[in-house]
Amino acid sequence: MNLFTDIRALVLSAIGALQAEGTLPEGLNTAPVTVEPPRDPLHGDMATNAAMVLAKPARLKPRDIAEALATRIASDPRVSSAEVAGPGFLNLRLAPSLWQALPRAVLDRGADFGRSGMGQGAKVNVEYVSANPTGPLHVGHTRGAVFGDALASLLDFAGYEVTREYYINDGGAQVDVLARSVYLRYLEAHGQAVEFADGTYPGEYLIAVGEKLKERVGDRFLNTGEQVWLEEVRDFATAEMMDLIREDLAMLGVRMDRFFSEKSLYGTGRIEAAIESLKDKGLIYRGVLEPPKGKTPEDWEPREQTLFKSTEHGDDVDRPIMKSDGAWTYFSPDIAYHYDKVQRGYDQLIDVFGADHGGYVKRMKAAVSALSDGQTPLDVKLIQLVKLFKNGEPFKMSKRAGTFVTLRDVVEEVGPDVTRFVMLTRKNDAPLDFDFDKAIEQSRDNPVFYVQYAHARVCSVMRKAAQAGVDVSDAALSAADLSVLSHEAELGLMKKLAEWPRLIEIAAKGHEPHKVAIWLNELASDLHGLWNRGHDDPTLRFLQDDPATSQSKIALARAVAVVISAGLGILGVTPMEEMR
RNA sequence: GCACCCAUAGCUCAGCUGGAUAGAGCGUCGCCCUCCGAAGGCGAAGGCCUCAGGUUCGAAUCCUGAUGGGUGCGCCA
Repeated sequence: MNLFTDIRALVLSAIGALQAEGTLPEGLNTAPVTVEPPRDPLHGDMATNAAMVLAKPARLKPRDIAEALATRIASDPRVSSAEVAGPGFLNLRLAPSLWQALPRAVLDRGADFGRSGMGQGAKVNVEYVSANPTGPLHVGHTRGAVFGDALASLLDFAGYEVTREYYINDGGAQVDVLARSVYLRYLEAHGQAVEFADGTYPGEYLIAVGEKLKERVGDRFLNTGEQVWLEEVRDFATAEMMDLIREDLAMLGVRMDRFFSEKSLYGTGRIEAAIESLKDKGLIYRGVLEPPKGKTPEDWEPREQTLFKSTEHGDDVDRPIMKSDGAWTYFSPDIAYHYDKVQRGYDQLIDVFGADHGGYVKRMKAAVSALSDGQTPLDVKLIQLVKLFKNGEPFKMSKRAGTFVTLRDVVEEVGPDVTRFVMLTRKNDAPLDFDFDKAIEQSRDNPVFYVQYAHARVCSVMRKAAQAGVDVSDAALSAADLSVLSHEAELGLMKKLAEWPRLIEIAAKGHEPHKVAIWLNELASDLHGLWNRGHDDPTLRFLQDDPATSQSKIALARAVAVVISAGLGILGVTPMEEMR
């Protein structure tokens, strides 16, 4: 149930009627016609721009069209008034009974209220986190993980068939570095003094891995060369790191449908197949790139390389896919990975990257465009930095000093719910300030608390009502008389609830889960507002002397709680029933 | 030098993809606890939406350019 689409259908049918009687010409494009809540509530419940967008093609004055539409639309029983305003807006007021039907609709559909069929079951692949398997996840990864996870849930709620996927970079040189670092820790476990040279990972999290390796292989790798141990240590170490990362993700409540190994692309002909596909399209050639202007590297010299003609698909320069020694560049397995995704039949791909990979977007889009013949859209969401604060003071993070903050640190400090919600209250492309103290502060300016508190308040009222002998089951509340909810503050809250299905579609369409968090904060604010009105006006309180009236009032409160709970569910946050 | 992202109240940020008089929280100022939860509530002040052009009925939103900030730029992933 989406009132906005219902009313839009009403507007369109009115347009059709006007066409039938010859007031409006045939063949008008009605796609730009929108029905939305006006910014100013004085303008009514809904406003349509129909007259203004049709004026030009119909060669009529907007206000004339609006007048004609108004007469038609006003005759519908759902509409209590239709007036023309401003340059040609048509402002509609809806019958209170329409709004009063909302709590019942919410109670009957429960957490599924607002679920949309918009996606029509289209298959979407969301790739996120994809951190190198060389260490624990840090705060930057955390934001990407939360974002990707919430986006996936949002798309699911909007009717898409979603796959959550993690790409393991276990094929490149960095896992060799990891292996060498673990080997040093292994030597250390055997009592040897070791030194961590540049290009190794000195992190202490590898000590335990070194010891575990010792338990496993004993002294078999002592006094041997890399050719003996590198492969085995590499496989062992990356498996250990992935276990660690899986644990980190589990702490946050993030689960993946699939982990895709980069290594599985090597030696299996899969990279070759992807490149071959590009070659068939005439997009692979041998050539020499121009040096970048203005910032030519010291050691620049022209080299002939195997290149992908990504400029054919919107990139700025063609990209090398093979090094001069014949090995693949890092780009090639990525092409093969996305080729695999395209071949798995997804209708849409989404990649969630850190903002430092911004320069990588165009070539990835070019690759997907080429591989799918422009059929599979790829949306790349860049996640900006997280700045950490404690007591308002910036929290310095340095990998070299070993003081980088891990996902585990954050979750252990504030909990998964707070971590997730805070990270979703900002647009993905805006930097985020994360203050440890504010995050757990229980006050108005902490949106996590504010939304949770609204939910807990409703639960509290329901407990009280139940103690007084009032039946507050969803079935009983759904049967309550909702026509008594006629106060402007109550109607306002119902109007807010009516936005939920629409908000889901807007947020899903834009791949913007933060809109859910922002909107939940508004909904909570409206509920708290109504609650506070109860201080001055006892008739607005949820608990009334008369059980039947209590049920009516609580039906509205409960509906709000159901939607908050569903919204938090999309964000992966547990609604609290009590916060004392 | 080039590409991408960003610029909205003193501060931190929303702004429903082009709609009407641009919003919220914090901070500031003034009121308010006998009241279902005062870890709060009500109200006020606060704006050249960085700047300059353009597109159109209409621009914070779209296009061009400028300024300021971030990120990246051929055998590192």
